[in-house]
Formats: sequence, C-alpha cells, structure tokens
Amino acid sequence: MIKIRDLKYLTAIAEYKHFGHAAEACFVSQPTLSGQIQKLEQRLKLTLIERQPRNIMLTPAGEQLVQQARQVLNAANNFEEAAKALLDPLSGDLHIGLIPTLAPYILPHIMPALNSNLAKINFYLHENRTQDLLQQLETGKLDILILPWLPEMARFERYDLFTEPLVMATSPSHPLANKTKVTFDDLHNQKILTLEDGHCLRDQAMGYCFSAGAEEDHSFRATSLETLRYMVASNMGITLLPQLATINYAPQKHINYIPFESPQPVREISLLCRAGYARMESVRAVVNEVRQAVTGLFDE
Amino acid sequence: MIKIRDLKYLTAIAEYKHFGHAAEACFVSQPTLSGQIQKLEQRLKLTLIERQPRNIMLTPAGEQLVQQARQVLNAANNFEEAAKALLDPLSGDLHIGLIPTLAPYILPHIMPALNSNLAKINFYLHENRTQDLLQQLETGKLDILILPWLPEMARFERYDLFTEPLVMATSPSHPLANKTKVTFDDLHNQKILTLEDGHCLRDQAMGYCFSAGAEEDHSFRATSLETLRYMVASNMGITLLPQLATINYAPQKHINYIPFESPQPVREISLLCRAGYARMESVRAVVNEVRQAVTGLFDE
DNA sequence: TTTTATCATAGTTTAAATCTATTGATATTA
DNA sequence: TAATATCAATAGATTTAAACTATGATAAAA
Repeated sequence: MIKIRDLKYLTAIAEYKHFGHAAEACFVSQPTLSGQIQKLEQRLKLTLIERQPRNIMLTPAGEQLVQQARQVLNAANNFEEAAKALLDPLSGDLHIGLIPTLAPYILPHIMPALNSNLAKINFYLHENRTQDLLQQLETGKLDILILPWLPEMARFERYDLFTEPLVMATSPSHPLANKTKVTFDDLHNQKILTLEDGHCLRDQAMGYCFSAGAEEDHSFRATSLETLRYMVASNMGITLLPQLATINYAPQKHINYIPFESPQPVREISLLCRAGYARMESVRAVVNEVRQAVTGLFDE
Repeated sequence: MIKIRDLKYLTAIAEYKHFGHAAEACFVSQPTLSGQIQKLEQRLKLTLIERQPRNIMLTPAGEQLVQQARQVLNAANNFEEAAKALLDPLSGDLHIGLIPTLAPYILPHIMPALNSNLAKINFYLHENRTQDLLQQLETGKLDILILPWLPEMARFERYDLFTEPLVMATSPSHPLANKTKVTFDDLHNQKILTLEDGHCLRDQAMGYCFSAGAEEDHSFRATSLETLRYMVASNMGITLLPQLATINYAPQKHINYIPFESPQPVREISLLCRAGYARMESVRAVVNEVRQAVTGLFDE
C-alpha cells in the first residue's frame, strides 16, 4: 500500500526538480528522499524521474502520477482540516480568493468584522482573476471565493452575499456630470473607458454599456480600477464603477459618481466553496459576517 | 501527518463495528488495530469510537472523519490504479454496473468480445437499480455503468453506446398480435403490464404508454422482465420490452414481439464513468468493443 | 456462578525509515 | 588539462514505530 509520505516526496521533487531542495522542503535528508523515491519506483515498476546530470525531470508516467498524488494529498489535507474543525469549528486557516475589482473595496468593510468575530480563523487573502481563482478553488489551494457569480460556477456551492449597483463615473466637466441620476439611454453614443481583457467587470459592466449603444475607447484599456478612475478624472471619458469602489474613495472634486435610475446595472456578488467542503461551519460563519457587514452600504 | 494505513483501520471499524473483525479484514491482529486507533484518537484529540461493551459505535466526529477517510482511500486507490494502468493500460480489474432490464440481454452480446479482445482486463459485473449504481460509481466501488442516460447523470463522463427500440409484446391471441407493425395509437385503451417501482424501464417505457392513453394494470407489478414476459405469454395483458430482451428469447409460440412504426419508443443506452477517472484508455476500449458488438443488432 | 465475547494492556520482536559520511559522476572554472 | 563544485547514489549505523503473542479486565450470556 502506498504511503502518503511517499506521495509528498514525489510531489516535492515535481516541484523543485532537485533532490536536495525537495528533501529540505520535506524536512528529511537527501539520501532519505532519494531512497524512498527509488523504492517507490521499484514498487510501481515505473521510472518516474529522469536523472539527467544536473537536470532532474519527470517522465510522462511521473507527471501523470504526480497529478494523482496531488489528489491524494488534497484529500488527506481535508481529513486533517476536518479533524481540526471538529475540535473547534471556527478556527484554522482559511484562504479566500477575490477578484481585483472587488478586493480593495470590500475588504475594508468586512475584514474588521471577520477578524474580531472569527478571531480564531486566520484569513489569507488572494487577489486574482476569476479563472485562476476557480482553478485554485478546485485544487484546494483556496477555500472560499468572493466574486460575481457566473453559470460556469454551478459546480461549486454558492451563497449570495449582496447585489452591487454599478454607477457612472464622469469628470465634473462632462455633460452628464451634474445629473443626480442617469438612465440607460444616457449611455447612447458615449465613449466608455474599459478595463483590459480578463476582468469580469469588463464583460459585465461594459456589456451593459454596449447594449445601450455606447462605444468603447479602443485606444486605451486600463489594468486596474484605479487607473480607470484617474482616466475619468482626467476627462478622458466616462466609465461604470462598482459602487463599493466609490465609497470613501477619490477626490470628490475631480470625479462625479452618478447612480442609475432603476433598473440599475448591477453585479451579483456570491461566495463559493467546494461542494462537500469539510468546514462548512466556517464558511457559513463567514457568509453571515459578510452579509452583516455590507447591510446598509447599498441603501437607496 | 496522517497515514493511509490509519484511515484503513478507521474505515474498517466503521464497516464492521467490531475490532476483531476489522483487524481481520486488515490482516493484522486485534491489538495492533486497537492500538493504532487509539493513537489516532490521541493525535486528533478526538474520540472517534464509542466503546460500549459489546457494541461499538462511531461518534458523530468519527462518522464525519470516516467520510473524509474514504475520500482519501479512494484517491489513493486511483493512484495505484493509474500506476498499474501506466504499466499496461488495458489490464487490471474493471467493475461494471448494469441495470437488471439490460444486463442479462446485452451481456451475451458483449462479454465474448470484451473477454477475448481485452483479455488482460478482469471484468466484474454488478447488477443493480440505477440509483444504487450511481452512488457506487461515485464512491469508486464501480468504475463503469451501462444504463439509459438521464439528465441527473450529467456529473459523470458519458459515452453513448446505442439506441435500443422498445417493442410491443403480446400473446398470440391478442387482437394486435398479428400486425407486423404497431403505432402509438394502437396503445390507446390497452391494459399494460408494468415492472415494479424503481426500474427505470418502468418510468421510460410505461410513460410512453400512458401518454398514448394506455392503462396500467394496477393489480400486478412484475419484479423482473422475465416475470413480465411470462405474464404476457399467459395472456394477462401486453407490455413494452426492450428489443435486446426479445432476441433469441422466449418461445415464439407463446409470445409475439411487434415493432413500432417510427417514431419508435426507444431508450438511449450510455456508458458512464467518473470524470477524471484514471483509466480512460480502458474505458474507451470498452466503449469501442461494446459499440462494435452491438452494430447490426438493431438494423431495420 | 461459570463461560464466552470483546477490547485494552504489557512486553518483545521485527521491519523500515532515518541519519551521517562517503563515493561517483558530471559540469564548470582556473 | 587539472582542480573544483555540484548533486545524486550508496553504505552502514541508529532510531522509531508498528507488528506480534500472551494476558488481563469487563460485561453479557448460559
């Protein structure tokens, strides 16, 4: 029967491509790791590692088995985490993934509550694009995602957190700047500044604009919401910003935020975790804290 | 770090609720198993097992961890199977699940080909209702299912094998008995003999009948297709049988099989395996063999 | 009360994973 | 070309822990 330790050694080699370093990462001596890997290869009757002098590589068989090994290690991790969670459900490490157009704006609202009310949980925050986050959630690198829900996420367990309106951002000198509310039709023929590809906000908010007959400014695509904000302030065009990004942010002198008449464009922010995740109590506690922390933020 | 061996001991106890028997199943002595379980409990600081004299039970924490443990053992199994498959892709054990209304009629057509063309694979056949099969596939007890596809099976990988027509079965003295083809409308007001609940053929075929205005004979529900066939032969009513169950079967004197005018009622037989299963080569080989074995069976 | 079933404990044996030290092979550098 | 550095493999000793057998304790069954 295979041993979890062997799988750790194997995946360490896959990671470091170096027996010495892999051994160090496993807190054993290099001969120990070398020996165990050899035994493993003998037992499986497979060569897993190509020992080129000064250049370690995995064989194709090795690559495949490393994949399987990672699955096992993940499951084993879950076991240990579940055991810890049973000891004290609301404790341990929790890795949360958020998208860049949400993280900096929501974290100030939720982290104080999380840290004080769930003090025994260590929150690790990871900022990444949606696709990367989904993959990391799948592989167990992350435990929770907070992002706008999309149908492709149906395989994960979902908790709706809140509905975030998008508001128009203009420079004070823009023709729309002094309206107290804007409408869908106001977007017609406007020049819209957009985020670069890969941001889901681009697809969502900008999709809304385009359907209203607005035009994208193809000469520029922002890499972050902050860049976008400064472009608007510099009177380069207008854009839609998620409302959280407009609260307590940016000099009011240089930029105006105008809400839409209903129906407002919105994005639906949800919390995801793997179905069958071992620490649902922690997940639900986080859901409750976040829901509580954002109530009142979006009152009309 | 947890050891796979410990998880085996734990799940064995969960299964047998008896230290001695569990130890036997793990091929170790009872004190060995007792000791390791105790160590595990100490290490996790959790009581997993309630030692009532003469009555072993798992604590709630134990139940939960056994679930996690089974996940790990499954993953470990996959690792070993993947390793074996790399040595020789088309070998090893393969557990196939089939439903009772299909197994006896298709196996004679496919097993000779599977056994001779994939001689190094040991095929284990399991006959069960759809719901049980799905659960066993999920938990890794089975590797492959062959059954009529339903939308709830979308989480598994699917290979369509063939489309099986359903034909009408009557006694020779029945008014419809001498037609060479029957139609949807011929079912109107007919008394239909059915299988008992839980057989998916009941839901499929009988659903078709009822929508045509046929009536179920509520005084009788057959436990198997063979019972059903004999009821028809005894002139108790008519029924729909999958065509495979009519090939080389039953005395032609006592029962008539009449195909439907198109559109025929059919069931779509598919092969399922877990997405990401480690031995896709074997699965695809089986798919090919089965497809080949059934070609020609359903020619008009 | 005696017997049986069943799990825990004690003490010993055995297996194997680990370590340190060293060798061997291959690049890199002087 | 020789010297050096790097890195994995090998050898041999040590330590750890898992296994076994034998026995004890407890409660249910006879």
